[in-house]
Amino acid sequence: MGTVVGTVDDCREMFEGSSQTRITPFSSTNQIENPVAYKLVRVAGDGRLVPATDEEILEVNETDMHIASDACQTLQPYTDQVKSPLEYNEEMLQKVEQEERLDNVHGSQIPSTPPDTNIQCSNENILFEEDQVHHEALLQEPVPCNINQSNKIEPCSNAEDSPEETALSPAAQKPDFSRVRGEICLDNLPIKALQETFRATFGRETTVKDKTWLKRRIAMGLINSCDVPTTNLTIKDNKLVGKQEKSNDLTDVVSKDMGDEGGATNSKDAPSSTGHVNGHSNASGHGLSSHHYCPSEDYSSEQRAAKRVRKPTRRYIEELSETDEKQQNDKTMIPSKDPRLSEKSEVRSISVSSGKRVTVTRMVSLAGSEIEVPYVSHVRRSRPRENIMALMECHNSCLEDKASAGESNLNLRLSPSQLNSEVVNQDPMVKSASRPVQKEFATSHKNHEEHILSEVDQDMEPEHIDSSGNSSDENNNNDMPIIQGGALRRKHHRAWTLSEVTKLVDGVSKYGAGKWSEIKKLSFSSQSYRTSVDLKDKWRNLLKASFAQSPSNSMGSLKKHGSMHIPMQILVRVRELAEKQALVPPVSKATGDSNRKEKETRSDFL
DNA sequence: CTTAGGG
DNA sequence: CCCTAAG
Repeated sequence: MGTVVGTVDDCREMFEGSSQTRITPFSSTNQIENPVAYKLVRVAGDGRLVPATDEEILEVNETDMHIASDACQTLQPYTDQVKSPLEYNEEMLQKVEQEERLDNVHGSQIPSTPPDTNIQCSNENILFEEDQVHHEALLQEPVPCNINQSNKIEPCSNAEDSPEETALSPAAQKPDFSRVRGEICLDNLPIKALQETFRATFGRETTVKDKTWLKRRIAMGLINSCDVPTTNLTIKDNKLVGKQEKSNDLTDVVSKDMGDEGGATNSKDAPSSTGHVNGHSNASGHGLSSHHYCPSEDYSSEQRAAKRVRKPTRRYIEELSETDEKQQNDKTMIPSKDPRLSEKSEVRSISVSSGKRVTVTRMVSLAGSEIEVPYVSHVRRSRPRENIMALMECHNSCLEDKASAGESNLNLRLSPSQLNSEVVNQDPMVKSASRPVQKEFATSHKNHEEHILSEVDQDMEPEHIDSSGNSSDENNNNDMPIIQGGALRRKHHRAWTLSEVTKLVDGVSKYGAGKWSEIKKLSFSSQSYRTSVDLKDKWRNLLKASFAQSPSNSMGSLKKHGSMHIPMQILVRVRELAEKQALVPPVSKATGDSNRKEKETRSDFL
């Protein structure tokens, strides 16, 4: 491609034995627009230079030259991490010196980054696509995750224009891409991960569990610190393959987006992040924050906005849709088109990116220009009927989900895979499959919605996707939050297992019927689903069953119904308890004698 | 928020 | 299971 210029020589010394990939500036006369490009060169163990592949080459605009140096800079930390070849560093530093501020950033940031982050990093598959350029290098050398982390974070925060990013990203021309990924990363990160990130970023621990807050902080911190060059490399040998694949996917997506509009991508990003935010803070934020934007979001939006019409954030879109549904006319914010949004917009593209995350976008004309926005379906997923309620329901369910998720999370470890939307996305599908009942809305729509929704939930719901959950009982605390993708869907029906019933009965016997919350706490702590109401309902049913059965006695237990056969023993027990309960509660009120009397009577009767 | 009941 | 009224 061009003449290799640069510090390659230095490099070779640096990396003992192992070959290293470096970025070296070279002038490419060929380039029309981009006079300068960086070429990756791998240094073989013997010191030979091996030309980088096409993929490895990055082109940079003149204006972005300085960025290039950033890239170099980026390397520095990297090398440092690896072998800490001082010589090399010096070289790099000299080059970089010009980039004073950047330098500073690195200095501060790297040290602060705790090694622990590795774990986190490893979990994240999505983050690193950008690094594909460096894969070679990465593969060869196991690098501490610090870099990764910075990487991961960075994209999120600086999303917008940071030049370095552009330079670094595999496809220089697709700056948005990296940004997108960044967004995703943050969004997907579990709270724990976010906390880690926070720690890495600020050098201090945080106990805050609010995702939104964490994300904001992190984003802000990154921005403030200037944009740390993301360039770094990714590190996981194991994941390289996966990464690449993902990156490819992403690339595709990006290219798609790019094709549509340069700006489109941007808008897309911002909204998505927003959406996530919504999801998290749903309870409080959703309705309220009509005009509220996330700082990071704002930031990015603003910057991008400069050139193109600012795209509506997802939140905004949601609002619009709400409005639409309500049929309200007032478009306080943007006069453009509420109603049209839903009607006219067409699903532009459905892209499957890393993980299995599905992104659906649609074109919306706003302020005269078309923009691509995440497609948010207004269609109610389940129960099409309840029009008015739909909205409400949605919110409620979100809340519920959130709550449950939280609960379950406490019980469980964070699953490493959580981050993968894959898991989440599959979840809904699995469920729907297992649950014939809801196939009614079989339209393609449904799927999309599900995916989208699931995305929202996924953050909080690392849970396992246990199949129907009924197979295992109590012991395996598998509490699968019923949440699943469909925000509004009613709780997935969960058959009561024998063990559950038993526990319930025990609980009732111990704490008395009516102490559902107690029972739930003590006997069903592991099962986050089963709410006190559920317990109550179940008990009610048991009661009914027990009495229904008693008359015919022997026959009763044999229910032909699909419902599980409740062992007679249990039913009997239930009955007994029921009687007892009926009497006992009054105890306070009635005299012991009377109670006892009643009880006896009943038993006799029975 | 927890219960109790009806749907 | 969901929803809602009550305490």
